[in-house]
This record gives sequence, C-alpha cells and structure tokens, in this order.
Amino acid sequence: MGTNLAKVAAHAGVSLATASRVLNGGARVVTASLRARVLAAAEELQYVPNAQAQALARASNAIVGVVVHDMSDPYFSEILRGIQRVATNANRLVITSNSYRDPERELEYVRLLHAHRVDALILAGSGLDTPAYSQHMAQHIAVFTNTGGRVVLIGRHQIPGDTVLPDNFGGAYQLATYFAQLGHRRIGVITGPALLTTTHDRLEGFRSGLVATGIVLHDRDVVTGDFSRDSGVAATHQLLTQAPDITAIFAHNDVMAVGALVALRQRGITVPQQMTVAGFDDIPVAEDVTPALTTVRVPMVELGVQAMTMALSPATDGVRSVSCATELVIRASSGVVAPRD
Amino acid sequence: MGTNLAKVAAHAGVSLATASRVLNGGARVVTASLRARVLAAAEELQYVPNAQAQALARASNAIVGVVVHDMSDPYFSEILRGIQRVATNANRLVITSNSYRDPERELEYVRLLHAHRVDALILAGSGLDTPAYSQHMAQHIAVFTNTGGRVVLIGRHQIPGDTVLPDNFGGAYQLATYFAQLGHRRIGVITGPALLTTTHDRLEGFRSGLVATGIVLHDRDVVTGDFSRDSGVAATHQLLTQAPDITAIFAHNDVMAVGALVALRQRGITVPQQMTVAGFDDIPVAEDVTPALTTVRVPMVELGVQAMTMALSPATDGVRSVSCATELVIRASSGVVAPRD
DNA sequence: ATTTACTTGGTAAGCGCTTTCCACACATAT
DNA sequence: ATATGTGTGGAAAGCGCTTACCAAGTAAAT
Repeated sequence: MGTNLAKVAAHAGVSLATASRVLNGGARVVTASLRARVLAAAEELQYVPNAQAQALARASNAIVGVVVHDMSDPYFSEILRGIQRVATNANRLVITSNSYRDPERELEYVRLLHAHRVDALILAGSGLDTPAYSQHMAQHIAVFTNTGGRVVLIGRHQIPGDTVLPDNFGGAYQLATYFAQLGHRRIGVITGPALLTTTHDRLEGFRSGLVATGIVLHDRDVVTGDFSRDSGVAATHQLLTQAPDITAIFAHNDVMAVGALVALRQRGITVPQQMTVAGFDDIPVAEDVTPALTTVRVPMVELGVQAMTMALSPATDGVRSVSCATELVIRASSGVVAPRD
Repeated sequence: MGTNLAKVAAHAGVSLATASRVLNGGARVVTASLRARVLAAAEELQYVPNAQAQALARASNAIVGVVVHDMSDPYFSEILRGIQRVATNANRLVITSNSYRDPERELEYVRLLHAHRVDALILAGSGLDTPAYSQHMAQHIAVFTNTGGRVVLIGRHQIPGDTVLPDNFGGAYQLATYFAQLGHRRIGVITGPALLTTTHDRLEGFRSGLVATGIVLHDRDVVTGDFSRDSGVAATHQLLTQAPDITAIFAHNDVMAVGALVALRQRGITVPQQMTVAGFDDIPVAEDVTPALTTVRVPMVELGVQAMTMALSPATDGVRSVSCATELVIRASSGVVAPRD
C-alpha cells in the first residue's frame, strides 16, 4: 500500500542507494538526469519517507521530548512557546507530555520518551524534592545520557544535568523588600506544593528578604496551595480566617494570585486599599485582571529558548547551568499599608 | 553502548525471539523459568526497548500527531488537555506542533508527522478557507489516509475527514438574540482572521440572530482582529472611533474581549453601564476578569476528548461528524442598553 | 598507450525489533 | 508400538532506510 523508497527507486529505474542519496543523503553527488528521474518518481508516487526507518538506520531522529507539569498552565505554555520556537528553527519535532506532577507518570514518560529515542529530553516544572524520587529519576536519566541522550532541566536542583533556572530566590527577596518598604509587617503567603524546589526557593527568598528588614514570617501566615486558581481562592479564605490581621498576600504564582483577588472580592475587601496582593511569573493575563497584578516577572519564553538551545548543543564535559534573572513588576494590586481602623 | 534485545537475550541465554516474546509479545506463552531469566537480564542491563524499531517491525507506533494554531492560546491548550487525557488513558504519545496559522508551516507539519508514521492526526484550529490551501491539504491528507492513517479535524469544513465541531453559528445566534433583548441596536463586532471558518460561522450566526430580530449589522461596525489580546485592544479603539454610537461589542473570542475591556478602561468607558461586552469560548480567566465576561461557552476539553476518541477508534466507511453544543454564559460584562445622554 | 585518480552507481550489510515458520519434546490416543 | 496432537523455543525473513564498500567508467597525468 504505502510507497517506499524501493518502489520509488524501481519506478525511476535506479538502485535503492541512488534514490536514497537523491532524497536524503546530502553528501554524495548524483548525476542531474538520474536525480531528476528520482525526484519525478517520488513526486508521482507521493513518496513520504519513513522517519522511523531513517532514525533506525541513522541513529538520531530529530525529536525532542518535553515533560511539563501541565501545558494548560500559562507558566508552562509560555515555556513551551520558547521551546517550540527554537525547535522549529532547528527543524526538530517536539513531543510534549504532562506529568501533572505525578512522579510515577513522570518516570513513565521519561521511559517512553527514551524508548522513542528522542535526541534530547527537557524536564520542565520543578520536580518533587523527595530523595527517593530524585534518585530514581536520576538513574533513569543516567542510562538515557549514557546512550548519547541530552538532558536539560528547567528549575530543578536535585537531578544532575544541564540546567536553566529562574532566580526564584532573588525575585521573592526583592518582593519582600518592596512589601516591607510599603509598610507591611504581617504578610500572608500562599505557597506552591510543599516538595517543589520552586516553592522552597520562593518561600526562602521571601523569608530572607523579610528577615533582612527585621520582619519575621509566622508559620500560621503561610498556607499551601497547588498553583491552581481554585487553590488560590481557598487558601486566601483560610488565610483571612486564621490570620485576619495580615495586610498583604504573596501568592507563589499569578494563577493563585488571581484566585486571591477573586476571594477578596467575594469578601468585599478592596485591593490595594485594604489588602496588597502580589503573584509570581507575570503570565500574560496578570496585567489584564483588575486591579492589574503586581508580580515578579519570570522570563518564561526565555527559559524555554535557553533550555532548547542547550538541548540542541553538543554535550559538554561538565554540567552547564544558565540562570535567568527575575524582575519585580509593580502594578495596581499593591500599595502602602492601610491605616488601622 | 546501548543495550538492545540481542544483548538481553544473550545475557539470559535465550534466543532473540524468546526475549522479544517475554518483553512484548503478549500472545505466546514462555516458560516461567525462561521468562524470569529474561526479565532479570533486562533489569540488570537496564534495557529500554527501541520504539522506532518496534514500530518499524509492527507497523503502528502509538503516537498521535496534533497540529494546533498556538498552544499558548487558552482555547487550544484546553483542547489539548482533552486530547492528552484520552491519549494518556490509551497509552498514546502525543506530538504537538504549532502552525501559527501559517498554511505552509501547517502543511510542513502534516508531512513531518506523516513521515513519523503517527497513527492518527488531529488538526485543530479552523483552517484557512482558501480553495488552494484546502485542496493542497486535502491531497496530503488523502495519501496519509490511504496508508491507514486516521484523521480528525476540529472545527474544519473544507477538508474531508472525521470532524468534531462546536456550534459556533448557534452560539453566536443566541448571543445576538440576547443582545437584542437587552435593547442593543448598534453593535460592534471584532472578528477573527478573515478566512477562518470559525470567523465565518461566528459572524454569520451573529448576523442571523440580529436579522431575526430586525437588526442589521453594518459593515463599518465590524472590524477584524487576529484572536490575540492586543488585536482586541486595537480593534476596540478602531471601533470606538469609526462607530462611536455602538452600545455593545461582541469579540469573536474571549482573549480579544479581554483586550476590549482593557481598551474601554483606558477610555474611561464603564462596562456594562456604558458598554456591553461579550466574548466567545469561555476560557478559564473569563470569569476572573473585571467585570466577569459574558460569553458563549465552547466545551473545549470535550472537543479534544471527542477528537482523540474518534482518532483512536477504527476507521469507518463514511465520514463521521460530532457536533458540540455551545451555551450562552451571562456574567457581569453585559447589561441593558444605556439610556442616551 | 598505460597508469593513476576521481566520479558515481550499485551491492549488501546492518539498525533493533517482530513474527512466521519449523523443529523438537512430551503427552495422549490408537 | 506407532500415530497424532499440543505446547514451546529458535532460526530467519523481513520492516524501510542509510552507508560502507566495491566496481566500473571517465578524465587526467605520465
């Protein structure tokens, strides 16, 4: 049924080798007349090469595998945009899979992608920080690397490999300084999932920033979310209940910050007059919500670009690491602390 | 370097065939002792099967290709979420690519995906409606289908194949009726790109709805956008300039509607008091912007689920088509027409 | 005219796997 | 005792392609 190279060759009256050389082998020269015959035959038979077979014969297949937490999440979809941009230019196909932060599933995908012999693997979305998981993953990664695979991590610390990571600590630190400067003393924090390195860094950066100005972050002012909008809503209500005297809220990502705005609106608390709110990432809608969200910009597209670029560059001896600066973006959702009633 | 089946077989002291049967062939039974030996060898050698080779030998490879306009766009990322959900359950890998609505690029990807012998192809995002393009694409699709490939289109009309499409016409019609009922007589429309079937359907549905209540849609009240937030902003300004007496705006998708809200805020026009705004799709943020957006809900995840389900089901004789109902969602951005000053 | 050196097309050996036969052993039936 | 069947392992033929390697033809050099 399917046309293959052999049929094209036969149709053109040349050998398999010649047909292959005309259609793919860039190196060898083929006489113009034969070349034309092959091209014509391929055209006529509507030949589409079998990339699987090519990959098998060559041992390299121009596919890069990417595992993200959830590509519907704007954070990851921006990263993917960066990855795709570079991939397209380099004529690489990208296989994307969502781990939904399930370690099992993530391992499964890495295995599957490895099975498909992707040239490189990009793991985005900080991984769980448990030793058991990290070790297991590191082991998988190792066998992949040993067979010539390239691996790039975005925002991971625990797994060896080339890394590109945003300065979560610094950004959170900056935000803390800014909050302190506005006069806030009691601040609520909505974190990401407990075991993520991202959560850890954003929390510690913020805490350090506060400490530097003599403010302590109380445990009861910190609640855990899961980076989703709904968890932002829930966490805000919880915060307002257990720590009613906070004057500002820092959500570990913009999506949850949007949830916080929703919750505050439900309670009739005005932003920024009665409550300051800030997020993290600077996703596209951050400036379109009301009030526009103060946040820490993470160059998400750039993260993806850097990662893909590293993934395509040949392996180096040591482990490379690229850091991407983050930047405080002040918008309407933050303001000086409200005078006590 | 890489461990392959041959090495595993040798290590276990069995033949290639036996090793293959233990690790993959579900049909044949292998004695427990041999089976154990093979499994142990595979484990020890950290064997990861080569999916390319398997696909070549079998002729089916558990990969589905998807071409969307831009997966950063919430509309498509929701569709992808639905696709992924089904794919994961069916143990299929998904290769996603962005066409950015460039016909050339789209054709290129279809070809590439075909080359990789994906089992099925899902084309999401309505295609350009030019005959030349449609014909070219249809031809590509045909050779893919002839070699056993499955094709599912989401929201396309011009290309033959199984289709799942949202009721764009009906939703827009409903919205028009609602607008008329609120008392709006002069309405501005921000459309999607001119040649898309989606744009056509949403525009005609809306127009029909208005006509049914005796309202005509003037050409100068219709401006073209490109589904992006910024084009929504620009189009709104243009609309306000060339048709200052409109009392409502219908943007062809929520993203542009958000842009409209931004533009109106810039001009100090209140929504919904001075201007009613509605979008289309009901993307997640629609209810989080201020005011919450009135829109027509498109079951995006469902679209993806249906498409993937069709893609995985065996081909049928004729062309199947699934229609997904859309639903008017009334929120705060729409209201009765403002009294004239 | 003969040797040397390129060109350029073809032959065939894989790439890593699946799967059809085949062969063998053992159990059951005659 | 032979004939028949049944389960199980192995040999080998591909799947569609790339790419050494070889052979022949042609051009350049002696």
